[in-house]
Amino acid sequence: MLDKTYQPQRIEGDIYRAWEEAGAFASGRPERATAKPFAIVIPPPNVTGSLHMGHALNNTLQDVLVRFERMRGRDVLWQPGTDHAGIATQMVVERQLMERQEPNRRVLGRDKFIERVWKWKEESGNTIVGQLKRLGCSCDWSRLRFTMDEGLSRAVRKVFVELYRAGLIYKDKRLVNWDPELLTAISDLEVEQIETKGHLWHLRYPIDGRRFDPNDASTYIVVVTTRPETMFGDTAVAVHPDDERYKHLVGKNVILPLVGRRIPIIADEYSDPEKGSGAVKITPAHDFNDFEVGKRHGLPMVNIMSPEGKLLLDPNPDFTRGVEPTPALRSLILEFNGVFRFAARKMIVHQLEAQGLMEKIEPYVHTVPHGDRSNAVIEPRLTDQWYVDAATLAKPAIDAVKRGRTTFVPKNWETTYFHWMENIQPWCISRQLWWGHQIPAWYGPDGKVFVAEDEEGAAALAKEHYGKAVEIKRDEDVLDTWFSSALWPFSTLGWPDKTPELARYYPTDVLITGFDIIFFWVARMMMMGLQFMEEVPFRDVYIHALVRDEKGQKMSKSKGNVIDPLGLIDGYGADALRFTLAAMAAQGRDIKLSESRVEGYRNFATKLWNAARFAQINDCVPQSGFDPASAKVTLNRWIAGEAGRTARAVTEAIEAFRFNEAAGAIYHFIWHVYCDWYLELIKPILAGADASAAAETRAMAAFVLDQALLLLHPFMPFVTEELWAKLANETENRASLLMLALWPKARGLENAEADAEIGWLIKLISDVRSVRSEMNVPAAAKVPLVIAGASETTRSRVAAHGETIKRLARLDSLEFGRPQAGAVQIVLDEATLALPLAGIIDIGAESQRLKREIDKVGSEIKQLDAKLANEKFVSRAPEHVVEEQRERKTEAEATAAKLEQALKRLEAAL
RNA sequence: GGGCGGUUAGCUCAGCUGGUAGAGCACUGUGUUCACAUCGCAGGGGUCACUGGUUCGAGUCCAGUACCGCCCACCA
Repeated sequence: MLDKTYQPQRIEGDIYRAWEEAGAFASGRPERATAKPFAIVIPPPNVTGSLHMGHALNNTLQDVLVRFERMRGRDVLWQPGTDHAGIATQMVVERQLMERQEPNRRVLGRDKFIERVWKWKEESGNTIVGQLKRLGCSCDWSRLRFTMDEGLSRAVRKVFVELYRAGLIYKDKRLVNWDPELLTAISDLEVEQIETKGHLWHLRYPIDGRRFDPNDASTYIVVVTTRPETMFGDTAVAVHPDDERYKHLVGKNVILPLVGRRIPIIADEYSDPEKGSGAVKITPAHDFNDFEVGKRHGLPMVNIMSPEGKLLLDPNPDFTRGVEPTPALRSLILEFNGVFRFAARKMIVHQLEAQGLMEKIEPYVHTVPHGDRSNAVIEPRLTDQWYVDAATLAKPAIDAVKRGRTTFVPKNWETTYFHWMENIQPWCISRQLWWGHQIPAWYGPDGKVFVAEDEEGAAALAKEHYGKAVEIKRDEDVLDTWFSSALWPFSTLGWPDKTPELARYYPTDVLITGFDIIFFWVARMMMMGLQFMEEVPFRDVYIHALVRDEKGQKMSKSKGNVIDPLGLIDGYGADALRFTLAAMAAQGRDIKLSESRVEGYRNFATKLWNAARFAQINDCVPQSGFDPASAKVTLNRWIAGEAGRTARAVTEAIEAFRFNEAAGAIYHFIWHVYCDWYLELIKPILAGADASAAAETRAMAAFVLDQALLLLHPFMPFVTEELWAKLANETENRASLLMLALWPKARGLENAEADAEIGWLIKLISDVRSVRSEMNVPAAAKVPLVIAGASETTRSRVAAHGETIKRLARLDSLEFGRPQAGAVQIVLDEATLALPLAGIIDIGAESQRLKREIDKVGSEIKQLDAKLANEKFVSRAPEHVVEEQRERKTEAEATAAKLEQALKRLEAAL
């Protein structure tokens, strides 16, 4: 016998183990060898991470799809794995070393440090896997992959080498986004623009050959900057070629303040006369726009900063070249060398002010680039880095979406995808980190680069080049984490080997992910998939929203508003959490999660549990060979139809990725159709004298409950699996798991007659209950009911359902006749129901109630009249709409007439 | 500057192709031994942001306005 309430904590672990022991998650099961495959690759979580609400949503949706397709008979592969997450993981381990007061990374050295990260990975790498299991994820764990596995690393090397040979990967010296805290380059995507309060500094640059006089504007040119500390790297001042104010100065020089370097005034369209003074200092080594200007004009690139963001003036030939080593300069170097950039800014501003070189300072709000991981202000820095020619790879990836070979759901994300892909910039893939895939490039003694999959290969290339064996040295850098993630859909399937899995499951069917990684990940998988597999990596991309807290705030540790999914699982069960997330996953909307919602769905699980308990108590056991289409009892024919309708609704909704609709449909069916009505309505039959009707009803109740368990299973796998096992016929042990059972087919079980009859029954009971409540008839009181004006249909329905009506409407008698004076009257179709409550109820109140009803129907009739009197409506609206309105009017008028009669009768009693 | 989304019941949100506004929570009243108080029954609550247009008919389509949010680019 089932317990009174469902206690998820007690069974979830056991059920998950049972699934695993049965090998139920495995792809490529022999009996499905000829089945159509269905494949999803998991967005690999960080190997050292732990489950947050975003994971919970993402993986719930995947599991819903995967379980659904598995039940539909497909050979399902849900490919799991984890990501090495370069910077993030390296940071975690470095912080750990610091907290434990152990030697830091530099002291440890590269090999020891990496060893340390691997150890940490082994220790904590399966935390997230365990957490996904708690959520109920049915991944094929036997195929778990890690981006730094040997196999996947081989794929990375091969891709790098092939792209290099195709000219799609190259090394270049240019400005990159440099993170002075992490001491690595990062890609454009890892830079966050943050609005910051700063200043506009208007600096006076003295014109060469004129004696600087702060009171004489013709002796200097004003340049405006937000970053005065970069001035030591200035190599020109630019003005617009058409700017009349400065035309006469073009070709002349200015003397760079403090430094004394002579730099030219040049004309370049980049300079905007509307902005600032119209003259702009050009610092090619420290600003992306200036870099371009510098290239156009052949300006020297003077890098004046160290990787850490300190001014680097000596030893720095860039800086000292061509400048008189005056005592002033020497003292400048002494003063500024090694000073951090923001301290240097203050000092420079101070000195310029002292020398009358500061025209003015304005407060200014502008966006400043920050590293998304370190939160440090990013420094554009001139370095050698490896780049992917993304623009070339993007072309087929754009085309594939344009031609519908891959479809985004919701569709409007395609706009975002196109916009980014069409403006894509070279992708900087080298990182000055230790944790990651080391770049497969080696250098000869003269710095010549040799790219090969391994050292032997590179050595061979070098030997060929130099004509003799030479010592080669490996590139120290590692690749951007997303480089390996981009290969995920095929590297996990065994590429570059031609494995059976690769042939069977690629391209995958659908990718489920959040919009925040469309650029980082989805776009790059598209590019790499098309380049190396010559086929898109997935047919559909379902983009889900962000999970926010109940106030709509993004969850973050610093805000302290993080809701821990594991806490919710502990409190309410995994099923409740999953159902909540699925039910709230309407397309294109953020999810504001509140605990009360989870609680509500926990209650839903309990409700289902108790329905099953009812079935158990009443011997409603699944009958093998039971055919729902053979049902004779109207109630059973009706519920079979409802179940079929629900199966269709759930199926269609999941197919269209409308998870919330699917969840809503099954919720409504179980609670408000099966429990609220069907189980209540069958009680008299189960207790009644008609043994065959009772037997059929027991079978149907069990059958429909099974249907409900099947339909609910993708959303609530644990409780449904448990009930499936518990409800099995004791003699006929239900050997198979629910998760491997077949999905219900929406067979043609609907029956219009049964629907009409049970619809009438429900309406009658509801109406009587409503009136009782309104008239304050005590719940325990049983009253008689007299039906007047009943048609043959109504008479036979009453005969069939009399006991049920009496029970659910709390009646002590039910007969046909004439309404008594002072009775409460209800109009139902052609009949009038009378509750002879004279003496119990207030006739005045009842008269008021009837008048309100009459008014309501009256205004409806008025509306319909107006519509039908409208020539244009009748002539232009479709026939069936007009007909519907006419019918409605006829019915309303009939009801109105009966209500009037009822009122007359009532008033006669006064 | 470019793009996307939102504005519907007290709260959180559904409402797909235009045809009588829905759910959950909260609220009010009530409680009939026998599935369930993590429950039952009954109920109150909405000029669908605003303005105009298309249409016989608009929460739904179109244009604009206001406010909110996000993304991309740029900012001397």
